[in-house]
Amino acid sequence: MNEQVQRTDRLVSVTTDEGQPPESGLDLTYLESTIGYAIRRAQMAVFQDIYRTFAELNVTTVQFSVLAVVADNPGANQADLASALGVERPRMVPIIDSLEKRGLAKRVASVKDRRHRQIFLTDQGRVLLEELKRRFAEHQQRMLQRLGTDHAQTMLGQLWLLAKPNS
Amino acid sequence: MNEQVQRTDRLVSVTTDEGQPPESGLDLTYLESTIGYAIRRAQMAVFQDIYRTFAELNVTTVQFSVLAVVADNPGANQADLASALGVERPRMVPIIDSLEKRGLAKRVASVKDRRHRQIFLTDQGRVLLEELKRRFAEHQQRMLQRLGTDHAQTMLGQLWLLAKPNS
DNA sequence: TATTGTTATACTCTATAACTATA
DNA sequence: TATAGTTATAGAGTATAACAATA
Repeated sequence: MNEQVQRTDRLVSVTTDEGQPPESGLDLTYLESTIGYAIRRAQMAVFQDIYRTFAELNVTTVQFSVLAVVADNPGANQADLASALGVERPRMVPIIDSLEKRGLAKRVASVKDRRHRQIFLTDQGRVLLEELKRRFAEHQQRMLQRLGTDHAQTMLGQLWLLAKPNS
Repeated sequence: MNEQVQRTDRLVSVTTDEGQPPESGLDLTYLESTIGYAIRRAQMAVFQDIYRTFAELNVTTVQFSVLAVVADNPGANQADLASALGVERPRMVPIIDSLEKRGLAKRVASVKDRRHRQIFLTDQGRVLLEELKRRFAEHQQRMLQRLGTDHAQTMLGQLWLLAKPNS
């Protein structure tokens, strides 16, 4: 069942053995050779680590992202945040709602353009963000260790090449 | 608003400029330096390309994965497929249902263990899979071109290092 | 007692359309 | 007319629990 068979339909040739596919009784050689399956499994693993990292603080990845971006861009509006984070505008509403309800962020009606609601962190939000960033840095270190610190930098560049090919 | 400011809180130092983050009026330097955000944006881009690739054939990524794995593992049961693909067992039910309804795959009650339903491709399923694989190969070529063909192989290994650190 | 397939449930996410208030 | 925030809705995906059949 696990015998090595010469495959001719792999999308790339795999010659190194750094990086193992998931354990399973099934022959997954085809899927394992695809960027799409590999990146999905990698994201699942990375996000699982983040969720464990933030579990006690009851913060999701997207909530963390909003806090971090607003900290560097105080007064950003919801549409800009949505496009920055790659979520649809309607989804920002419950996300900001939850942060506001917890006293971590606040909406302020813009005086320059009264259609805009500007988002700011509260003092409490800033305090929590510092703790989240501290923990996130530990998470990131774990990810870099998986990659080997010398390869980590190129990995980030390659991910952005996939995400943003025309630039 | 877009002036370059020296940041001290980046999780990794970014010295190269291969690979651009998404356009936005906001300062995203912190998020852009995280593996988590980069891998999420990369997966979004990769899957978007796959969906465009399969659009006319009305096939989702998970349906394609099931067809591909069953082709190499005829008679696999739903639990094995679920764990191989990283989805929960209950989700396999509607996935297999849809493939069965389209006449692409079929469930066969196992005689060795009557709890198992073994999954097989139909002739029609095999024919469609060949077309899907042909199109998928083109998609993968586009992804490899984004990476530069020399880096593509290491990328795959690195993704598996993230996905499966202990192996 | 444990496992497979299944059903059920609830919650999150995604994708759209449309409404309101503003511009 | 166009845009920001919002509401509504429908469809996927995710996560659990539980049940029937079987081991």
